[in-house]
Amino acid sequence: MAKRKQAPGERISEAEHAVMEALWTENPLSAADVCDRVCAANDWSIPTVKTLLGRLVSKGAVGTEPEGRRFLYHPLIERSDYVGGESRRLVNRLFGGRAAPLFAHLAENEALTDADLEEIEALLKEMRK
Amino acid sequence: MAKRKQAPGERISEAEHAVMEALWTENPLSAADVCDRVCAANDWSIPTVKTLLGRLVSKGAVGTEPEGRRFLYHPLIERSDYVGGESRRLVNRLFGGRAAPLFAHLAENEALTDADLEEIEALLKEMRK
DNA sequence: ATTTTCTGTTTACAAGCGTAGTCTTGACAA
DNA sequence: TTGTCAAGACTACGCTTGTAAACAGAAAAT
Repeated sequence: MAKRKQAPGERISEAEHAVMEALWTENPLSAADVCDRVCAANDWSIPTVKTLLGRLVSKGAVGTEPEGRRFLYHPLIERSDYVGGESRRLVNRLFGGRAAPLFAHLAENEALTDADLEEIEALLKEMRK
Repeated sequence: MAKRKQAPGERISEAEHAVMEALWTENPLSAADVCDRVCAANDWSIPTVKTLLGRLVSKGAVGTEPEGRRFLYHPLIERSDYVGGESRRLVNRLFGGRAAPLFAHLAENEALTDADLEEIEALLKEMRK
């Protein structure tokens, strides 16, 4: 039984994702801690963060452990799984599952910096071995 | 004044996107025509397609021209604009705007076929000139 | 021991989305 | 000419999302 990459129907919304990022960067965090890192940037108030955390918990994306009177939250899914899933979704939906057209697109629209190009080239070289 | 890439706040939802794909593949099409190409795959009924078309029209993403008693629909935004926008959104949200990490991710997860690799390599070579 | 202060839970609510039924009108066939 | 049918317009409705307030319980402070 391979480990579950992401709960089946439970998608993570964009706002929830912002919270996940905070937890991926550093965890465990209390609700207030999370707010400290995301509220300003997103113009949210604490209740909003609490709601998002609650939803993430019920979706099984974050777990809690009691610490004194409060809860500490920590991610239950890997960032790489989430990111991978979202990337693949996009590639599937927009490019029929092929990654090359996506790359071509980014290239055409100058969405690739020189650094990107070099990095990708290096990666390619590496994979080729 | 560059031509407007996509209406400001008017995002195209996933279901709407399926309709757009049909119209990008072939246009103009009547609502029934669209249904012919997308209803089966998505398990939709004609009313659903009509609703989606209506929403797309009000969002300014598709235009209509009367043909006899019916309307023919055709896209008003370019597929490449949409695709580019969505791609960039993802890259921004998940990879801080850098495309290389996305590429690395796809590579790691074997989401890249050999054909993809070759194609990308070719593109790279081309861009380098 | 009582009040204050956190923190989590519950409830709220408008907008967007997926999905679809009903209404209306005009063309076409009989 | 009138009934039928097809097409668009309008309406509906439950679910998710973004955003947040109200409530409850417990710990801390006084």
